[in-house]
Amino acid sequence: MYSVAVEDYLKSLWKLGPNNVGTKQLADNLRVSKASATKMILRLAEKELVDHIPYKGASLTKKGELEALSIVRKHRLLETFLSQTLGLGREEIHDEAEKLEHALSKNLEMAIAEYLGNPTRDPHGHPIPGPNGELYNESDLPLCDSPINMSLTVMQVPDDDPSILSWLENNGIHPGTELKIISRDKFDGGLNVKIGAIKKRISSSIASLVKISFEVEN
Amino acid sequence: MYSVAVEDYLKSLWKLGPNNVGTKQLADNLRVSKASATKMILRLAEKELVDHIPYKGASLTKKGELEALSIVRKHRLLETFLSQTLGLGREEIHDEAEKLEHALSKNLEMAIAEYLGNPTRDPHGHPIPGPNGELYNESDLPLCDSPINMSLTVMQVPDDDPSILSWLENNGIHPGTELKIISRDKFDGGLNVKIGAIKKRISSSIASLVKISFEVEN
DNA sequence: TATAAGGATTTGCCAAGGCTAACTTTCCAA
DNA sequence: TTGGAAAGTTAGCCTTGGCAAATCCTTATA
Ligand SMILES: [Mn+2]
Ligand SMILES: [Mn+2]
Ligand SMILES: [Mn+2]
Ligand SMILES: [Mn+2]
Repeated sequence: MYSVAVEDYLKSLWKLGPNNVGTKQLADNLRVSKASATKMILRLAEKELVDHIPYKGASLTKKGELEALSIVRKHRLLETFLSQTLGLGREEIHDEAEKLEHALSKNLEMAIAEYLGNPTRDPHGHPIPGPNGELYNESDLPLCDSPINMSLTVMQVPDDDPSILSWLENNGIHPGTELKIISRDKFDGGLNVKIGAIKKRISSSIASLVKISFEVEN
Repeated sequence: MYSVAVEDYLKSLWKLGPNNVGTKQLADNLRVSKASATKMILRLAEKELVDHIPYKGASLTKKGELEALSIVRKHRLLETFLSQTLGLGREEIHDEAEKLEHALSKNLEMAIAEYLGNPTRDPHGHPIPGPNGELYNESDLPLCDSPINMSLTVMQVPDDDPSILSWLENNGIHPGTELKIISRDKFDGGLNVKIGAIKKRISSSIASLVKISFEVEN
């Protein structure tokens, strides 16, 4: 239906949203010039996928949001499928899904969802929108501002930086990992955590990308 | 590396080749105007993917042929993968692979080939080129001009027409099926065949699309 | 051998998506 | 209150890959 470019813009707008996403922000996210982003925003507004207030920003319309969620669903189902069938690691799947998501028919999407048992999270722990854009599992909290000395379960890790992902993997941090924050460094916000019996230090920049919950969900 | 359009042109040139593929033939195959095909041929010649003799036709260069074979490999591996994992039928997989083939990285291609045990045929029985363009299994013969009263094994069925494929499927004709030609109709070339104990009639147009061998290969 | 049909190319158009350079708007800090 | 930096837009250009219409070449047939 829509082009690869349009789909990627919608996905970025969704990720950066919900409201008044700036042209520069969008351009940077897609590694494109500001001029290109402006022009595309005008085209998206033409198609009623975004509302655009000049010099203020762009916001997805309901139509645009549903379209974005459909791409996100395909992306995350593909990541899950590649991980499940081929055994690809969490750090390998994002870039592949980024391309395949635009070539996945509704039929194949359904077949994959069925095959996987309609999962609600991908291998990074990210929630997978339902076939009509429903989103659950939005209650996970950033590790960086979680309470000390409580038993926490890692729920989400970032998906788009293989080096961060490899570091996390090598340190046994992934969805399902249980840990406890021992102390929080003053000034730099780094965390000292205990995973099982082992103590680790997690920098604040990484801690802000990891999401946890207090109880394991079913 | 190359765009979706370039890859599809190369694949068509390979299918219609090897030599002096006509502009109209190519245009019809890709459902594009003659003018578009001419222009693309010029661009492909520029990139040294084809040799072009004006008013005579276009032929893939070695470079172009390898590129085409790489896409064909991806296409057929994807068909096999979708059939294997998701259980999609022979009539469902072609159109999906047609789009996914352009979004498949070398890495993913290798992972899939590995997962499938490096198959040499796809679910339609079409040979899968090796990672360097090697092609085997080219000795299968069209059913339409096979000898009468010999035990034949179906090796290949067409892949791009779901209705033909469904008819074949419903009549138990697919790679592996054993059959014998009882008689050949005069004039229209239709075949009367026996599959197990059952007699069927196969029109000449379909018989020309099915390939067989005399002995089952390993 | 002449001619017409069909194949091939050329010309001129279009939209999508990129870019740089120049200009405009916004808004913060002095 | 205002000057300038940063954000946003506009203008002008480019490539890719489409199209229709006009024209050119080849070839089979009369
Ligand atoms: Mn993408
Ligand atoms: Mn993910
Ligand atoms: Mn294709
Ligand atoms: Mn096939």
